[in-house]
Amino acid sequence: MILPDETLRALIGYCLHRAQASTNLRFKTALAAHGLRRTTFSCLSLIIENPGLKQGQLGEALAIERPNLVKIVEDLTCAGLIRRETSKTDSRAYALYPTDEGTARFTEAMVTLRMVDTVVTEGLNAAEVAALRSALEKVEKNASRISEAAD
Amino acid sequence: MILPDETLRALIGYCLHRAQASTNLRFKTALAAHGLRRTTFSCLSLIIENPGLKQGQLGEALAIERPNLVKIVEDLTCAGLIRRETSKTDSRAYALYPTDEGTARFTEAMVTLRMVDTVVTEGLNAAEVAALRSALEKVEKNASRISEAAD
DNA sequence: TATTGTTATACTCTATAACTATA
DNA sequence: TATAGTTATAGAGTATAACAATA
Repeated sequence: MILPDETLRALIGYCLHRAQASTNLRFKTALAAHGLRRTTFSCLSLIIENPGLKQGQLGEALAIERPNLVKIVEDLTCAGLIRRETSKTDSRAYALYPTDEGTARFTEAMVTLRMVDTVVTEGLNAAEVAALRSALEKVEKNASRISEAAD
Repeated sequence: MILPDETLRALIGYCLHRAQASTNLRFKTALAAHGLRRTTFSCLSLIIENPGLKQGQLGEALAIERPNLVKIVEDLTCAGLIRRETSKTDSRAYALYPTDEGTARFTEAMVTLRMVDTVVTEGLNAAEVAALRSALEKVEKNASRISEAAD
């Protein structure tokens, strides 16, 4: 028995929530197989792409508050996936670098995630997936722009 | 200074997460102004659309585990937005109905949310919004279908 | 024996205030 | 005084196991 939720479906915000909740479960399972969570995975990705970056920059890029980064960075460090060096120009800050194991782990996880991505976009052609990505980025910018205005 | 996150942006799952996180903040603020949270709001909507439904059906329709519904239903009841009646055909179950105040509150909140929805979809024409909604529902179904297969 | 709702519990993510050590 | 990272804490959402009452 299926209950109607037409009213909620009219809201893009609700559709976004449902789609994200659904895909998030898949990504979570896929990442867990590699000993990663969504947050540790995305931080690891950014550190690989921007070796030497500081925690503050990491948090800004991923929209993660600084206090919440502490455990994420600690988990990645303890797992041997990144290493921290005190910055030579500013001894308050840490520069974050991937280890070889971190890079390898990320590459493996990425293969799995690309497969998940392929499956969840089944039934959409390349142009439709591109349009979806573009629309999502516009929505994200619109919502964060409002956020700035409200500050 | 903007750090590249091209690798992550290639994943629809990541774009979905970022867009949802961004819009969710807006919806959260909008709902708080009406004394509601995302969960209480969507439950209230479903109860209005399907008066007399049971908690179990509510949870199934909204993908909320039963234990997690207890507080949501309690909050809505204490706020005077819904009422619970023991089902006449099954005294284990409660039938949930909206109160007049609940219906009124929902209508008010919906006006605000539609405005938020309009703003976050700025720059997308009607066809693009429709395509976005359609793509999101396909992705949601694909991901939950995999979920069923994994059970 | 199965189901409805409940309790207890735990984990993740998120958010804010206050602290420390450097700049 | 401002900034980088930290600690402490709290709230919201989500997940599972075990229980009582009822079917």
